[in-house]
This record gives sequence, structure tokens and C-alpha cells, in this order.
Amino acid sequence: MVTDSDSPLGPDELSARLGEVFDLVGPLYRRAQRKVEQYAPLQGLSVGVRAVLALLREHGSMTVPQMGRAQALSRQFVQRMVNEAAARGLVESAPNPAHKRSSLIRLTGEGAAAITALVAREREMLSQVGGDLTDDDITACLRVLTRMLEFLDDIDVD
Amino acid sequence: MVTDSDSPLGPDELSARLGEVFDLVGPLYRRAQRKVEQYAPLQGLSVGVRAVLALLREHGSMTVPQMGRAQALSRQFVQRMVNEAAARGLVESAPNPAHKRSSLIRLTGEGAAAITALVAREREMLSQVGGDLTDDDITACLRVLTRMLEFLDDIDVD
DNA sequence: CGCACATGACACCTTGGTTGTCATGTCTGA
DNA sequence: TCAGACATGACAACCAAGGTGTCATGTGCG
Repeated sequence: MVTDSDSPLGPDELSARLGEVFDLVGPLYRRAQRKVEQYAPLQGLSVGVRAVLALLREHGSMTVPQMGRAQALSRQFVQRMVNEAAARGLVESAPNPAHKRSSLIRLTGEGAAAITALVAREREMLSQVGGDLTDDDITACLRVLTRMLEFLDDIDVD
Repeated sequence: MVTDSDSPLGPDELSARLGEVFDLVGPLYRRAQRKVEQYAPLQGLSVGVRAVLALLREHGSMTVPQMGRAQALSRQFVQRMVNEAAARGLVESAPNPAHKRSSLIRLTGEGAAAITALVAREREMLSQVGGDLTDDDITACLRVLTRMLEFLDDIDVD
């Protein structure tokens, strides 16, 4: 039967259900941002700076344009966030052997401490989401979101 | 065993994995927004207006404050979107038998056509996501996102 | 070498969304 | 029954996230 819940969906059912996901992602994103806003400022971190620090924490040193591409943000915006972070001493630039103008950005000790502390607090908050979510649920969720992301990957920014 | 993949997670594992979800939602949201813009060249419908039309399409006529509460948005913002939609003839207000000042907002034929067409185009785009996603995957995804949204809902607005 | 392209810097704009305030309308209870 | 608490609409000020445009400089490649 076409509606077997554990076999891949056809295009029609798929798009209808993905539409539901889509309708949740927007509000979720914006509300999460607001929530982060009320946690992060304690350390003086804007959402953008937070994103930059988190990226560097996970991927190590990167150039500004690399970060922009990784997060689908304009390079100019990322640059602004990096400058702001640098002004607070959370981040520093190291010469890039591969490009004189485009230096590598890396976390300072202070920056690493700040983002680690912030993530810890966010986790603490998320742990209250509770409910009856299973590991499988979240794995499936990640699968879906990742697929959508892959599909959208070919968009050009900048 | 604590890590049984089909039993509810404890707070620690839960928050760690939900953190992963969060990190995907941002880029996904931004990419999707751009993709929709380029694929379905918005006939002048801002995200806010789109949300209002979608709400009315799903729930029938509502008052402005009702919509605000339904979406955890400030009533003033919803009002602005409704006014904008009304100015374009997508929506009209009917007298509310239960309240003289707060009229019921409902879709016009034009509004219904516009939102239906938009949703159809979005669906068409999403149908290309393809992959091997099952109905169960998406259901789980919706469960996760809904839980997160509910959790964030207790931010009081207005 | 020359030319297309990537990068940094900086200014300006748009959009989603909130907060505040005021006047008017509605409901409830002593 | 009527006073005060609360809901609504209207309008304005404000904010943060993020994009766009442009210019000068640097880099890589045919």
C-alpha cells in the first residue's frame, strides 16, 4: 500500500507533510532566537556572535567567507559579527598561509569559555523540554532536516 | 539500558541531541526562505501576511487577538499584517456578534486563491526534496519540533 | 601579464517583531 | 447598577537580524 508508514513517500504525500514541517520551522526559529536573546546577553553575546563562536568551536579556525557559506549567511553579516566578537576579545585573527587578505579566525581562551558556558546553559534549558521524546524521534527529525538542508544547499548567497 | 533508542531520553541526552536540532533549524530556515523567494516569486506576500492567510485558511474566521494568541505573536503585529492584507483585498472584516469593537477577520475569494496558490507552489518545490524519507520520519520530526515549540511558548507576549 | 574573482570595509535598507500609550468597548462582582 | 478591571484597535517608536551595494585591494589562472 502506498501509505505504508515505513516505506519512502511519493512526491505528493512527501511535499504535503514537509509543508507541515516547514510551517513549524519558521516560528520555531524565531522563537528560539528570542529565547537565546534572553540568555546570551548576560555575557553580552548577540545571536550572531553566538553563531560565530559556535561555528568556530565545532570546526576550528575558519575564514569569514567559509563561515558565511557554512551557515547560509552573507559574508558581510558574518564579518560584522566577527568584528564585534574580536572587539570583545572572544576571537582573534591569525595569518592565513593560503591567503594574505583573508585571515583565519580562531577562538581565544575567553571566547571558548564564553561559548562553552552559554551552550551549557542552553542545554540546561533544553533539558526541560521533556515530553516523551525518544532518541529515535530525534534521529528521524535530524534525518528530515538534513535532507531538506541538502536539497536547499545549492542556493547562492552573496 | 538508558540508551534504549525507543524509550524516552533522560534530560542530559535529550538536551544534547536537541541542541543538534537547533543548530540545523537556523540555516534551514534561512535557506528555505531564499529558495521560496526565488522559486515562488511571492506576489507581494510578506511572511507575516502569509502566516495570517494560512491561519484563516485553516481555522476559518478569527479575531486579531485570537490569531496573536494562536501564534504567540503580539496582537499589534498581527493587526499590522491584517491591515496590510486588508489593504490588498485579501482579507475583510465582518461584524462580530460577540464583540462590537473586535470584528471577525475572514479571507476574501482573492485571499483564499492567493494563499492556496502559494502553498501549492511551495509544495511543488518541496516535492523535489526526494530522498528516502518515510511517513514515520516526518511524523517523528513533527513531534520533536512541536514539543520544542510548545516549550518555548511559555514566553509571554503582550 | 591581464583579467575574473575573492575578500574586507563600510554605509544604507528591509523586515519581523516588540513595547508603549491612549481611547474606546466589554464584563464582572459587590 | 455601576465602578473598576480587562480586551481591543490604532498608531508610533524602537530593536535586532540580516541583506544589498560599492569600492579598494589581493589572488589565482589562462
